Amino acid sequence: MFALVDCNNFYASCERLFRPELRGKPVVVLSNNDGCVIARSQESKDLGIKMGTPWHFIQKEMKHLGVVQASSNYTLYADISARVMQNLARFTPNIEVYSIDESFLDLSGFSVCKTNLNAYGRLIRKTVLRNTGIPVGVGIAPTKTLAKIANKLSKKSKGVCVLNTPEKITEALQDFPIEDIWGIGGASAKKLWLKDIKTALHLREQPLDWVQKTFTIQGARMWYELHGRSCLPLSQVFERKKGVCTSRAFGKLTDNYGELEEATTNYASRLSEKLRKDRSCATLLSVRLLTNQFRKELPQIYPVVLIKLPHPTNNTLDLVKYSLEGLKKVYVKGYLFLKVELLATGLIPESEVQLNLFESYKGKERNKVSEVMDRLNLHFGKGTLRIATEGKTHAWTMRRQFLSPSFTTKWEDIIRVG
DNA sequence: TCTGGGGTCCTAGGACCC
DNA sequence: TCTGGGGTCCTAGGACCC
Repeated sequence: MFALVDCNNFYASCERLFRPELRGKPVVVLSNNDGCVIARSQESKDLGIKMGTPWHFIQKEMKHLGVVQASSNYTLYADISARVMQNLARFTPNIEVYSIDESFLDLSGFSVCKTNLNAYGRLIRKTVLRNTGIPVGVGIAPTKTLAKIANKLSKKSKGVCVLNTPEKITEALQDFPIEDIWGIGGASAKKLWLKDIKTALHLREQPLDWVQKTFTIQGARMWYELHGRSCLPLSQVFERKKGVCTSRAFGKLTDNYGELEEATTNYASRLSEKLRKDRSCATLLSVRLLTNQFRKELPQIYPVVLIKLPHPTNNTLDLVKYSLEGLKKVYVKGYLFLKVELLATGLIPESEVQLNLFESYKGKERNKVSEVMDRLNLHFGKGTLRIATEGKTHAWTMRRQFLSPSFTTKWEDIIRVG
């Protein structure tokens, strides 16, 4: 048996955590640059606010209705997430942290006592809520796909839903919309609707070879999982990422090369920090510039260059240098750019970097510089020590007009009591 | 004025190898 | 008449996830 535990309206719940005055009020969390709605409290959902709506389309009207807006504060969410996951890990030795707000728990061995699963689910909910203040939903079923479905259904049944018999599973699938199944996106849903297949049960009744032919091996796995045969194991081992990406829209469009250089330096620094955190080194780096695709009246261009790094690296000085070289190659005059995207691939473990006997590489010294930067920035705050080409004006930084305090990760933002 | 930022897996097709 | 049979690696693109 698997349990899927997921946090309700996670980002919105985090925003409310230390601001009790927001309880019961509609809250929305916005994407970078305060662009789109990416999380909604229940009250906001009830107002009909859709996921992904550009905020400026509806902002006026929503403010009128008393909706509270928040810029996304990932530092806060990541810290609260870690607390939730720590609590979940107390319930089983085998847990897969699937995303920032959900985890799969392996409950095999618990399945013998059927009546207990419901109680166990309730205990998980109660514990996480008491220890972190975050409400969660629990879905329990014999496969991950079914646990996902149970989790969705749990929102309508006091936060816990257990599907542990064939009858209960069939009943749940009967009314479950095809497009809500884990692994069915827009394109697949369309194909199924055209064949008049609208529920999970109806999909499960289709012949396996048709499902496999239409939706490849992933569709076949889904089919088995819907039948209660587990094909997607819990993955607990740490797996090195295949790519690390830093890509962020600027606060405004720009054709100023100096500003692009500053932004690129900043993004390359962030990229190398991420690589060091994962103890990975990159062998390939791609640099891309992008114009604003929504401004149809402006000329569009998305030039990219792939750089083979002469030596696997994760240090800031190297990556800034090669990123700026890449920028020079892709930059063209006459366009307004919205975004620069840096993608590091061909990742290998830091510990397996081979030294080249014939190459005079100043890796060690440069790595030391990065280590010192990390230490200082951890101690004195982000950006304390940075590369000079990052500049001081930061005209390109994103808009975050409604940013909440980092209540749990920044000394000056910690709440005072009494 | 304003439209996110990260990832994963799978397939097809081309180039190349023996 | 008749033109092998197995591989690998790489890239691009599609679809999906949160």
